[in-house]
Amino acid sequence: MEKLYSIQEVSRILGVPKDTLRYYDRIGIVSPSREGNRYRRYSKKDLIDLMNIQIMQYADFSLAEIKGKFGFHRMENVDPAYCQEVAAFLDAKNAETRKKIAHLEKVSQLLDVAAETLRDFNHESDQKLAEIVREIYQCIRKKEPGISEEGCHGHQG
Amino acid sequence: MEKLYSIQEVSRILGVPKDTLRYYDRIGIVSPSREGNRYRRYSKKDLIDLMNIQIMQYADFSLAEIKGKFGFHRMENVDPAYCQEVAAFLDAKNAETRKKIAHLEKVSQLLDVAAETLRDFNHESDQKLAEIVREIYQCIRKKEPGISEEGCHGHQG
DNA sequence: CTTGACATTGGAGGCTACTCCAATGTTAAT
DNA sequence: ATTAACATTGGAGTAGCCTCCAATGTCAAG
Repeated sequence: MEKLYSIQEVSRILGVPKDTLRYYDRIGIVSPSREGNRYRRYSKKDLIDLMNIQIMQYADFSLAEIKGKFGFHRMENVDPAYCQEVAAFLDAKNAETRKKIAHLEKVSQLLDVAAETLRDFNHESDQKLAEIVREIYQCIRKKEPGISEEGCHGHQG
Repeated sequence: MEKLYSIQEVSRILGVPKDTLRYYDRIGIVSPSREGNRYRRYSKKDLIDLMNIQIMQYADFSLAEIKGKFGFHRMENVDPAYCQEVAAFLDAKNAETRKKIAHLEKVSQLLDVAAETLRDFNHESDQKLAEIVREIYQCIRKKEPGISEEGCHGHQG
């Protein structure tokens, strides 16, 4: 536990605003020790925790998930049951991620065709656009039958 | 402009909560006519606007973008210059979307390897994980050199 | 004429992850 | 002792998109 870092140092090293670090402390996500019971002193372990948080945020975990699911500190406890649990959790996240990707692929397709249609209008791209829109619209509400036949492609934007 | 729909009907038909429809009216995104100057009466055109909004939300447009960029109503004005402008806007959105997809692909990869490593620890997957994490970490901050060599893979979660 | 189901409004609250502020305390240097 | 540069705190504000509420108005049926 050699060197301890001030909040300012941590902020500069990791590129995380000081206010954010204080916020993390407040909500109990990374709570460094205190010196003279006032100033925060971050250990290397705290830094590593913070880096892990950055990674997990990149991976779309919420702070609640980060706080709730992971005991960074006692990961030396490589309890196999816990590992399985976390692995399952990651799998679920991954499934979610794959869904998002599929969603965005459709969006990209839509934007593509919409731009094409706007740029040079013709029956072909108009048709294609209408089809994509219809498909997406169905996908939007797998419930409530409703009007569906009327409109569905006011496809101008 | 035959049949007009009550807010309740629209809500049921499109699966949009009544409060949300009132909210859209408030912020001027879809403002139906009024009967006796009180009750909202939605026309078919309003419904089509609302469906377009659903599509655009699916495509990750904010309400501000929806409100700002698109004159659904007067799209009969197929002003070529405006079409070009909108097409360019859609292209930009698409570029953004592609970036998000690339991001999520990396996330998926990360989750995959992390789960694998947790499930059955070995040097190979551990190595792979460390590598991915490092790559992502660099990608997170293209600024601030900092600590980078220490840790970077507390790769347990 | 009352009841019930609908409608209206303005305004407050909720969620997430910060971000900013003012008032105040501490440390190190001059 | 004063000053600058740091630190602390609680609390308020932000953005986006709703969501809920209470007080009140309207309409059709019995």
